[in-house]
Amino acid sequence: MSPNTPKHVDISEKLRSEIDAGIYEPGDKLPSEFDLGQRFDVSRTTIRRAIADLTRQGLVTTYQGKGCFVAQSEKVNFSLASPLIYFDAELKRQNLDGSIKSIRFECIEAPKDIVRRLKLSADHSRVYWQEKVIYAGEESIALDITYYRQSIGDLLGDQLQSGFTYYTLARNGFKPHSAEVRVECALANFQLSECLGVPLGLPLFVYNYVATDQDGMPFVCGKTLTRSDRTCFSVKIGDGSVE
Amino acid sequence: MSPNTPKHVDISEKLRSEIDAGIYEPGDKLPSEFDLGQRFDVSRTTIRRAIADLTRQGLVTTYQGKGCFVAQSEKVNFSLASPLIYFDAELKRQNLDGSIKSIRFECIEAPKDIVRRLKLSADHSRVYWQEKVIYAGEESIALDITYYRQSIGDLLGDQLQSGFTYYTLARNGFKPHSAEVRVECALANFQLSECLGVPLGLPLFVYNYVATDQDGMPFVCGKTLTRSDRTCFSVKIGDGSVE
DNA sequence: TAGTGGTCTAGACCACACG
DNA sequence: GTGTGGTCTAGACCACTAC
Repeated sequence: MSPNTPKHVDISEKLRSEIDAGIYEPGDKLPSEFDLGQRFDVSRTTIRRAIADLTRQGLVTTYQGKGCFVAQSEKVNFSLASPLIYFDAELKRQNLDGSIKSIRFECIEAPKDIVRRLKLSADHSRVYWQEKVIYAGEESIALDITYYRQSIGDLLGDQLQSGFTYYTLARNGFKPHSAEVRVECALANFQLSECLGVPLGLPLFVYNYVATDQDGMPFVCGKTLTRSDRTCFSVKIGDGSVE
Repeated sequence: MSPNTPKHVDISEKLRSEIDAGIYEPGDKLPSEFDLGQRFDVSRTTIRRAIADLTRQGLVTTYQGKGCFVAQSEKVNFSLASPLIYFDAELKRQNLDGSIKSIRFECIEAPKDIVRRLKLSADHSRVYWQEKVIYAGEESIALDITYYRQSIGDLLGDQLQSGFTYYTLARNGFKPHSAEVRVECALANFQLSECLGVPLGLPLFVYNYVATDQDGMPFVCGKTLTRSDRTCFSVKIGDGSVE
């Protein structure tokens, strides 16, 4: 081990290499924090620091009272060539069983940034605000926060609360013509970690989007927070068109 | 929301709200860990845990011996409509002063995954391997790891080590016709954190790309690790170019 | 020299899982 | 009840920065 690296770094790198090498396989339980402390001859605090790093990187998952287990997660790949309201279509394309849990659907006075993004006028500044958790199989993948123009929410409220956004909109003639997307990164705060069932501090992709109809009018916008340990984004550039 | 949030969460959320509210402005120094411990009536360990969360989220930066300061970060926005070897062009478009520091340039036997991505044949499996740090102004933005086909490295070695990839390639007739891109997320390990001068565990975008010439032959691939606290990615979908 | 953050220890109490 | 991870404390030593 390097002379000047902190112990917790040496330890997390060592554990990572052992996981990579297959000494611990996906699903395996790691030794307890106490035992690891004995093995590396350090305090439990130092072991916990090392394991926290691995947890944030999605390599291991800890369960209180049970132990620390090696995670295995193939990442779900989302194409950036279509707005993320096609989430369901993307999941299906990868043979994953997508489902949603709607946790909020209400008509509110739009916040300022939403007024701007949806190009609302002062006298029509109410929107429907939906929040839902998206699952692939049993596991949560994302938290989606969507703002619909009021007319859409009035019309499609029931359907939007029970099904995926894209199918509902498309079935009713709302097909996006274009979309603007911006991808950032954030860390799960306490609220998000509880909502998604992920560790505090897990990195999340923040996928911001505004979808526009054929007349250039934005009709839906929002952001989707996806677990970075379970998702990635891809795009093909050039060839005359974005694919 | 939850009845019993950990103290370190309460504290980091409180500090975050004070930063958001402008009580601490960008560049301001936070009270010392000792003083914060007195204010919140907790141990220094708990304060450090709270500050570590803020650090990873890019809200504050700590300097040993000096203190903890509120960071200011406007994010650099990269378009996903062009391969990231256009990094320099993107920086210029945003009036940023881009520069590079080449830290490795050598001809090596290509690793297996590079053989595959560049579609190399068994008897022409050597590539040039370049690593460089990219700066916007004084601040490091990204670590770029690029693999060139041997013929390109032989021809353009000197230029590639001193300038940005895109201009060098374009000036010599190597214009990418298409590119495949995949964006993931990783956390800075010890080596990366030292190389980029960022805190251990800072989230990074991992931008993987393969660029192909007009004959469909890949000629350069690699990955760019960009600081997620300083960069984001955007793309415009549709407007006729996509189904 | 004094103050700051970086690391680490030893030990405590709690909540949860399992037999 | 025993073992596990989750949280927190009090204190130590070090390296770096400023004066």
